[in-house]
Amino acid sequence: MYRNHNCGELRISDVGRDVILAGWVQKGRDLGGLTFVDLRDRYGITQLVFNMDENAELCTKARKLGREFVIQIQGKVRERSSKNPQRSTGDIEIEVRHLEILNAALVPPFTIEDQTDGGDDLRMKYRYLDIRRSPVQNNLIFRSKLALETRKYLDSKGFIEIETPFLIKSTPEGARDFVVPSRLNPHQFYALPQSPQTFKQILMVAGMDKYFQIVKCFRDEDLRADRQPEFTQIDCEMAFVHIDDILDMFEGLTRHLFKHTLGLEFGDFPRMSYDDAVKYYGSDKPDLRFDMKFVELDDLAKGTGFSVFDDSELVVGFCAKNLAETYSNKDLKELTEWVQRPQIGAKGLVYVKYQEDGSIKSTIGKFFSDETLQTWAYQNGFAKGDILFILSGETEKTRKQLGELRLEIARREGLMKAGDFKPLWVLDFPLLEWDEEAQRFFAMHHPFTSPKKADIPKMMSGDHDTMKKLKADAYDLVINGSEIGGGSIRIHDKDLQSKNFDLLGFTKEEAEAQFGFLLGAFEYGAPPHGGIAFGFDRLCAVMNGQSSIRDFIAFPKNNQGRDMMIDAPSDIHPLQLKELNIDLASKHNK
RNA sequence: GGAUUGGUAGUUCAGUUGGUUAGAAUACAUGCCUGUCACGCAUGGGGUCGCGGGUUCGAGUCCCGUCCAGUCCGCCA
Repeated sequence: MYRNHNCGELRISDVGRDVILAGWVQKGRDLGGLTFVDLRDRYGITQLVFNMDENAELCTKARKLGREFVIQIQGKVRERSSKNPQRSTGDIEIEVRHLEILNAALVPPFTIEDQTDGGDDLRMKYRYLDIRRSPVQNNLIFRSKLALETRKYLDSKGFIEIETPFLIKSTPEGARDFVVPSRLNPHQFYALPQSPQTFKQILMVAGMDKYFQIVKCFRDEDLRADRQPEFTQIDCEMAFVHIDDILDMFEGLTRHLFKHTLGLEFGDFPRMSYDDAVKYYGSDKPDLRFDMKFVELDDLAKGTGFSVFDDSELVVGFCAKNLAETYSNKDLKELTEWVQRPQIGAKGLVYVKYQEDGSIKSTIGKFFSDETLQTWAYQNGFAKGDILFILSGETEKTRKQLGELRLEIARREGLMKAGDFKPLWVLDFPLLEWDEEAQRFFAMHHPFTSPKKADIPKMMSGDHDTMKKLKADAYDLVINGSEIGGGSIRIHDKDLQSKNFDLLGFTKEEAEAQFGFLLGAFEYGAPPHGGIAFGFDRLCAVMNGQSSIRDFIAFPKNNQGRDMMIDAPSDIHPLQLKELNIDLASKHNK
C-alpha cells in the first residue's frame, strides 16, 4: 500500500491514528534539532515532523530531502503545539517513523507554488511541474466538474451524446482547415473538423432529435489568449424547435452550470438585437457589467459649421460617470493617443467635461458655446462630474472604435469585476456579410443558417442592398463581453439551402461536390432543426474571471501553435512521407 | 501579413548620459539553530547581458539585421 490517506484530509479528530502518506516534498524547514517537511499532493499539504532527539538517523535523512522528491512516510498523527490556521490540516502533523524516498528530483526550474516565479514559456515546457500547482489543478478540476454538470443537465433533458468523426472533408468556407494526408488514398487529404456542424444536422435528419457532444474542434488560424488551434465545444442540436425553444433550453443549461459550480443563480437573460448591440455598444458582444451606453449626437452636433462633425456619417458618444475630476488633461491626451493607435485607428477624441462647478471644458469649446454643450449634457442625462467622450466618422468604424474606448475606460476604472456575471442573448444577426476584397457575400454565421422567415422572399428576389439587410435566425450567448455560445436555426429545405449556396457564390457543381451529402439528406425528410455550440474552454475561463483559456487546457499551444513540452509540430521521417506520397522537395530547394 | 512590449544569475527583475570587477530578491549549496509553516542567521557558488554584424578609445546600454516569447490588429463561417 502506498498510502491510506491523502495529504489534505487529516484533522484533529485523527490524532493518534497510524497513517501512511505519499506525495511530493513541497518544502523543508530545518530548525537544527527539529525538521519540518511539507508533504503535498493534489488534496493538500500535511506537515511532517522529524526530531533529532527521538530519531537522529531519520531526522538526518529528512534534512537531505530536496524539493519535489517523491516520498512515502509512515507515522502517527499528533496535535501540533503551534497550529497553523491558514491550512486545513494545520492542527495536526505527522510524527514520522519510516521515510522512504520513492524518487529523487532535480531542483525544479521554477517554484511549485501558487504564486510561481515561472514565466509562461517555462511553465509550458515543464507543464507537468506547472500542473502540480494548485491554481492550475483547480482550473482542471473546475473544467472536469463543468463537463460533468453539462452531461448531467443535457442527459436530464433527453439529449444523447454522439461522437462524430475527426477525419472529414475539407471545405473552403470558414476557417482554414488542418489537413491530414491519406496513405490509402494517395494525394488526398482529410480535414479535421472546425465543428461537427454538418454531422449534427445529418443526425437530425436521422431522427436523433436531441444531440450533444463535448468535442474537440480544430481551426488553423492565428492564436490569441482566448483562441487555440484545438479547442473544445459543447455542441448541441435539436429538431422540431423554434428559436425560443433553443434559447430556453440553453439558458437553462447556463443557469445549471453556474448554480452547480459557482453557486450563482440568475434571472431571465436579457435579449438584445444585433443591430441594437452594435448601435449602443459598438460590438456584437457587449459587456453589460457597466453602462456607458452610446448616445447618437447627430441632431445636436451636425449642421453647425464644425466640419469634422458635419462631414461625418455619425457622431456618437457615451457618458463616463464621475470621471471629470479624475481624468486630467494629461490622462485625456494619453487616452486620445490610445484611440489613435493603429489597432483602434480613430483620428482623434472629442471630450466634453461637465465639471463639478457646472462649467464645461471641452476639446470643441472653440466651436461650440458652453450653453450648447450644456444642452448636450442636459439632453443626454449627464450629471456634473461626468465626461462625454465623442467620436465621429464612418458609421461602422466609429461605433467599433467607440466600443473599444468603452472597454478601455472600463478596464482603467476597474469596472470589469471578476465574480460579476452579465449574460446576454444577442439575436437577429445578419445572414450575410459583404466582403469588399473578395467581392462576394460570406455567411455571417455559417452557410447552413436559416434566414428569418419573413426575409426568405426577399432572399429569393432581392438585389445587393436587400441581401445586406437580410436577417438570420442566429443568436449568440454573450457573458461579460465574451462570446460563449453561438447558434442558429438551420435551413432544412433543399431549395433554400441551394439558394443560400448560390448567394455565397458556390456554383451548383461546387455545392454538390462539397455538401451534396447534406443536400441529399434534405431530400429524405429533414425536420426543422437548430442548435448551438458553447466554447467550453472560454466558458471555463469566463466563469473564473480570467481572460486566457490556456490555464484551463492541460496542454495548450503557444502563440506560434507549438506545443513547447513535446516540441510539436516537428519534422517527420522521410519513410513516413514516402508512404504518404508527399514530396517535400520544395522545402529543401529553398 | 502588420503594430507593440520584452529577452541580463536556475527563476523573477533592476541596471542612470555609453565608462572601474554587471547588481537585488528568490532558488541552490554549506554551517548554526527544538515549534517552524514566506522560519531565522552566516557564508558561498552561480552570467556567451538571446544571436550576428556595425558605430566607438570603450557597448548590457546606441544603430542595423535576425531569432524567441507575450499582447493586439488582420484572420477566426
